[in-house]
Amino acid sequence: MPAAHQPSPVPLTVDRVAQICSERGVKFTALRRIAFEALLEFNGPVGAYDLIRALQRRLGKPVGPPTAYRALEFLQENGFVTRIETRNAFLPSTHPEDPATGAFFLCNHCGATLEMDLTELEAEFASRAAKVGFRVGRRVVELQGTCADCQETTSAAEGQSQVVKGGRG
Amino acid sequence: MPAAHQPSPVPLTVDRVAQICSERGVKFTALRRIAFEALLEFNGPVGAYDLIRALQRRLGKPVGPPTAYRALEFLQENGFVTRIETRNAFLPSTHPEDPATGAFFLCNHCGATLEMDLTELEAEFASRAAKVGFRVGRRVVELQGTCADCQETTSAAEGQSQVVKGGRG
DNA sequence: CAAGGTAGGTAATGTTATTACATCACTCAC
DNA sequence: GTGAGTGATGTAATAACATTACCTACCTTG
Repeated sequence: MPAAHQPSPVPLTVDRVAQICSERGVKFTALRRIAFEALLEFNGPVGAYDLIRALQRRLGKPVGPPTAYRALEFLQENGFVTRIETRNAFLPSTHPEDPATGAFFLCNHCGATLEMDLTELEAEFASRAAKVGFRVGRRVVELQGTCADCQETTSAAEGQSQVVKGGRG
Repeated sequence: MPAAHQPSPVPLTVDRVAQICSERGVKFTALRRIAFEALLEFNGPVGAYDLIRALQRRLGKPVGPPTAYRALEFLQENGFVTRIETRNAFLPSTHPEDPATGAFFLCNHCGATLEMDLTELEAEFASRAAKVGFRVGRRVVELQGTCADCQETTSAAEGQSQVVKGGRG
């Protein structure tokens, strides 16, 4: 599911990922590198099966789902890729240091993703969590709607309802 | 996928839903009512296929996925049910008036869901959205971690990583 | 080199969601 | 009251997403 992607901060490069892996003592294998490269070439969130097809093209041989999911798992664990829950898709990260800190605007029209920094909201989340004794790990914040470009283009009467018709949107 | 559910505010009743539907001029059909009742009886987020089985029991006949998904779509559109994205599951709502306003703490251990009010964060979201010209519709805020009960019970060394192992968690 | 561990290959299957089309039921104009 | 139109539901098939189980290859390290 390729889609327009409007990168917010600086994108992560393959070299930077290789460097971080080396620093962390984890293995940036050929497959993982190719998977990450493939993700970068899509401009936007990538479905697992789109990635599988991309890997097949690059490797010239069949690639099973577990192979792709394992690469994705590695990339997520290390903060190089973020899963976009409301799209069942994966997006290269911009800040491998603090993987749980991002939030996303997702355009229902063009598929654009726009990341924002959540650090200012952390305190609010933390205080609410503290009130109920909850210990927070992963944070998923995805705001769906209409991006600036699509508001100009369309009559813009859509994208505001809770359910966007078509399912998980 | 039944799971412990820790209700925050007052739960929505079938009668209240019926009343709201009548006010809105939408049809609370037998199927929709039964689906909502079934959702209420699970104590926590319900998978679509669990709902299908529940409907089959109640109706004494086969129920196909589209039937259940259509009922869920109606209930979501009207704010009676919220989809928990990171669980692929559905939860009866507590505030049909403002469906996009909730956020959830989700316990990775016992499956408990704890809703919190997001209104104080709205301003922050809105100001960020305004900066980039984004018009926000549905908001998905799901914070995963460990609830108070499970912190007491377990060694509590888990649930903090970005990827919870097992997939979409 | 053998033992143990990590990564990847493969087949099968499980789970979640949608498409396409048929049928049914209600309502409203006539 | 009848028939056209509309919205709701039934049904079969399939698409899309994800995991399990098991096996093989490789690499490290004693």
